[in-house]
Amino acid sequence: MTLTQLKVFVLVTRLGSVKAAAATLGVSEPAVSQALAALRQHLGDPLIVRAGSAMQLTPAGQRVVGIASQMVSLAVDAEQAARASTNAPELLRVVASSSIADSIGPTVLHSFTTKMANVEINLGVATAQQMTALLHERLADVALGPLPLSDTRGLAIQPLFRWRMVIVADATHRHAQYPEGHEIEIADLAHEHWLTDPSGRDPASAVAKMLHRLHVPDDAISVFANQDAALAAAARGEGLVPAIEHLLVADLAARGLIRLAVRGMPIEDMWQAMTLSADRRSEMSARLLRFLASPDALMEMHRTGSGVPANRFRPPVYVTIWS
Amino acid sequence: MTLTQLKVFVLVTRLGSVKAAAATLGVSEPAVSQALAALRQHLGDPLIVRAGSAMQLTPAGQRVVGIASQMVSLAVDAEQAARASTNAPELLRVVASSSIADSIGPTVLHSFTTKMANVEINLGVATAQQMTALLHERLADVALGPLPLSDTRGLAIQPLFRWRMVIVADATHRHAQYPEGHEIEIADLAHEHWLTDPSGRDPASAVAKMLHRLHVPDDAISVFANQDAALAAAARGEGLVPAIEHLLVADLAARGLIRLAVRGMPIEDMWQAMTLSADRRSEMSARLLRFLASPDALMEMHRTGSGVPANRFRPPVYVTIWS
DNA sequence: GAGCGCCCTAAGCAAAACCTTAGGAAGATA
DNA sequence: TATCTTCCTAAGGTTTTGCTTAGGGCGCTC
Repeated sequence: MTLTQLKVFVLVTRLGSVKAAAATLGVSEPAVSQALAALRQHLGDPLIVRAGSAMQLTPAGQRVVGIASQMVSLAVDAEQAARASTNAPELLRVVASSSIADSIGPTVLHSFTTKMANVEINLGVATAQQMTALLHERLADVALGPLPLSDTRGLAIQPLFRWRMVIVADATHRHAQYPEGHEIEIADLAHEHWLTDPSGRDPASAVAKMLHRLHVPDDAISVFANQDAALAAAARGEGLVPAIEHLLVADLAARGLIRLAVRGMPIEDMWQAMTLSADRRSEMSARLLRFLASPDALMEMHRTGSGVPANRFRPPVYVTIWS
Repeated sequence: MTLTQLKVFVLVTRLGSVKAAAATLGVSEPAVSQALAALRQHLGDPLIVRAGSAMQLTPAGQRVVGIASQMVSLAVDAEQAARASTNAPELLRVVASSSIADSIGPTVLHSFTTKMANVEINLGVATAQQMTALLHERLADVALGPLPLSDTRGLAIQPLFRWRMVIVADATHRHAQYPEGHEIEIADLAHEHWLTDPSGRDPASAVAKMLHRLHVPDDAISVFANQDAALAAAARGEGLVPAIEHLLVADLAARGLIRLAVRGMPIEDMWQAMTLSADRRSEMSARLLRFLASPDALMEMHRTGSGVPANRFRPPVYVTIWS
């Protein structure tokens, strides 16, 4: 029985699937399956089994998962306690949607570290569902992204940043040929090919919701590493980009791109900042949330958009929580 | 950071020495030292350092040890929870002094498993100091042995068995030559060579206390695997055995041995049964304690002595008895 | 019933954990 | 100062973790 195995079990339980846990941990799915198998053998019980499309805890699993969760949480406490006692910088583990991690995340977090002595911030990428699991299991301290679809009980949520979604196409696209003042019906774009950043696959994101409303099939959606890459593909005429206005560089036209005039666009949406509920989060997490709501931070987030090197601080993928 | 490392750290802290922790865990001393070194490096703090003859927790160590202790305890809980939910036999980990593990321990514990459905008992050997540490860290459920010298706060202690210590020598020993009715002064035996079982090295044991009172130097004491082996050595004329009357076979004379008539002997002493305090021990531990106080068990413990094969069930380290 | 998504096992590998014996360093003790 | 105890590091071994890719089984959906 190792802490890794317990962490895996807890994540599988909370996310409801081996696959999702593997994605969250940034490892292959057999890696998770094997860790689970080892724990199952050690404890002599399947712990969690497939029941139709979902997974269900066995009686033993129900008892063990609570204990395992505490152990994972205590492991984090131990590391934080050691850091705190040695004047090492406090570690704040932030996860964000791909869009945020590519844009305002790095700058605003860096700004926080300079204003706040002795903090080290660790930024990772996650979907909204993963964010709730990571927060609950104390594997992340703060999450930045869309409002999760899943249960948010036990979490404290505060608005972070209001942004607007626009549709971008290359200037030669047939939907870009309407006369000035003409408004496109969004439904007319249902059969186009779409290009998004990874956030576009997060069901909680506004982009995914819109594509879902249009019944765009999966094979009509291409996912790129970030919005900039999607725009580059659009410039090659590969499709439409549901873009985050804030992430657009100023010189769209110079790249041969144009915003489509769609009725009801831009769509407004709000990114949220999330932590565990106020009584269970660390003081530093609370401070970061206060900072994110401050005028300074707001100004910084708005200022960022114009031509920041998109992924200068972008982490490779995931940051390990311990070891 | 592994659970093994945390367990090692907790034991070193409680026992106050690397050496003692190694002995308790049944591994070499560098094994403990290395586990500690790994944890130290991982947490970036020495955690516990030598301060004169004792070891002292650093500030970080103080914070971490409590968390680590909880984690070790939760790991035990997880295993027990899994067992309980799968109708597997509940595991009761008993540690006992070498003398008890050699004599009444196996039989009386086996008797408990037959009367109590679905229990598995695991019997190990430990010194009194180790017993308190093992109980506190939830690494053992019940301890049987002498009253510990160390702090017993937090423990529930009940008398187990009253026994008597006698001195045995071979019939040709010079102290065996006195006329009938003559009583030897114990002080006259101070310069003899002594033969004991491992319990005789436990400072809390009555045997060790007596040898200490006599100022017997260490090199005048030979330790044998069990009392039977010590008696065999005595029969070869190698020295005196401070024997537990209960463990003596009936046919002492046939083996060429004799009890010395020493003033003030036999010395009476009491073995104790110990658990965590009543509110923190498991129900099964409490049941074992009740059983040990029952007339049935008392009778069994008294009956055992006469000629039981001393070390038939004696574990090298640990033995499991199935119900 | 065919396809598909999800979970599992198998096999192979690198890294870490964990154990040992041998020997050095630092403090306590005499 | 000399010795002893205790802790640590070094070196070398085996076992366990933990990861990968490849492929099989099983239930759901169409």
